[in-house]
Amino acid sequence: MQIGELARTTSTKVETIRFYEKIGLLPEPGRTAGNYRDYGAAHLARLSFIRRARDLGFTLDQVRELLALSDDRSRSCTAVDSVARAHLAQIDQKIADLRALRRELDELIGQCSQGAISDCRIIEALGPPSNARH
Amino acid sequence: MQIGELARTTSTKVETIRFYEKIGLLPEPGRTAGNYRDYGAAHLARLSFIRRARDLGFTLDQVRELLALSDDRSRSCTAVDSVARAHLAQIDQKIADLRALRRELDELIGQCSQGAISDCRIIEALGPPSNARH
DNA sequence: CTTGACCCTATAGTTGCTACAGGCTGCATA
DNA sequence: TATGCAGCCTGTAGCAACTATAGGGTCAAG
Ligand SMILES: [Zn+2]
Ligand SMILES: [Zn+2]
Ligand SMILES: [Zn+2]
Ligand SMILES: [Zn+2]
Repeated sequence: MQIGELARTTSTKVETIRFYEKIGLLPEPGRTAGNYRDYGAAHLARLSFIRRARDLGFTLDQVRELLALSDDRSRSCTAVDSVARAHLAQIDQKIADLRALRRELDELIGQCSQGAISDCRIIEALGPPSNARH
Repeated sequence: MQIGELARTTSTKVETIRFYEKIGLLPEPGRTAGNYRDYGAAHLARLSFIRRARDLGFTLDQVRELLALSDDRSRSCTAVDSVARAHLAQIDQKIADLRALRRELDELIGQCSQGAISDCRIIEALGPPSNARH
């Protein structure tokens, strides 16, 4: 299997696959006589793993960790669980942050009366803290 | 006012201020005899604006746009409003994406039985799509 | 024998900073 | 006066996680 087919199969760009190889996430495949990369089932499985984990928002470092753990079939999976839970906590934090931001912004937009810039509450609120906001 | 004081006043790192100057977001200030940057009230106001907009999650391009608009005091602020509303829509999209992700991940974690890696549902779910998920 | 799709390497760009390295300036203290 | 040290200067490289060129080589079909 050459890189283009692997790319199509995993919905990954060719450049991304080469990038994963360069950073040591995907093992180097063999080469054909014409120096083309030649992938097998193991590569497909590993890249699928990476893509799924990335889709779930794990960082490349977390993916690396999960891959290392998954290679150690006999160990307990508490470590896997804790990586996943840590990631969940990060997501919760991000959601909370975005919600707070959304509230702020929504409030600001609600005050804009669509008049002149000089009267715009949005612009005013962004300016220096001369008068208190909220 | 020299750069360190401006940095402290606006809770911005010195390097960030120089960075904003380099990308043309903050106008170049005058210099002292010793070649130190010398800021005034206008710079403070502009940097405050930038910081607030950034805190609200606007990109630097959006900030640039808002700054340009805010300089044109007589115009209608519908353009400002539309920048802000576009940003709000982006935030809503991000929140929705994160929530979907969170649901997926939570479901996955709930299935982990804390046994051996080889039985771990998290690892399994990350693997190639041999059997359907969901 | 040429076209065109595919592959190769290497390097630079993206966003929004942050962190050096190596060198001035300016003020207080011994 | 010397010297120390905080603060400033420029310029460049690094972070995540790719993406996009440039400038070539390979391979099968027509
Ligand atoms: Zn508010
Ligand atoms: Zn307005
Ligand atoms: Zn699910
Ligand atoms: Zn498990």
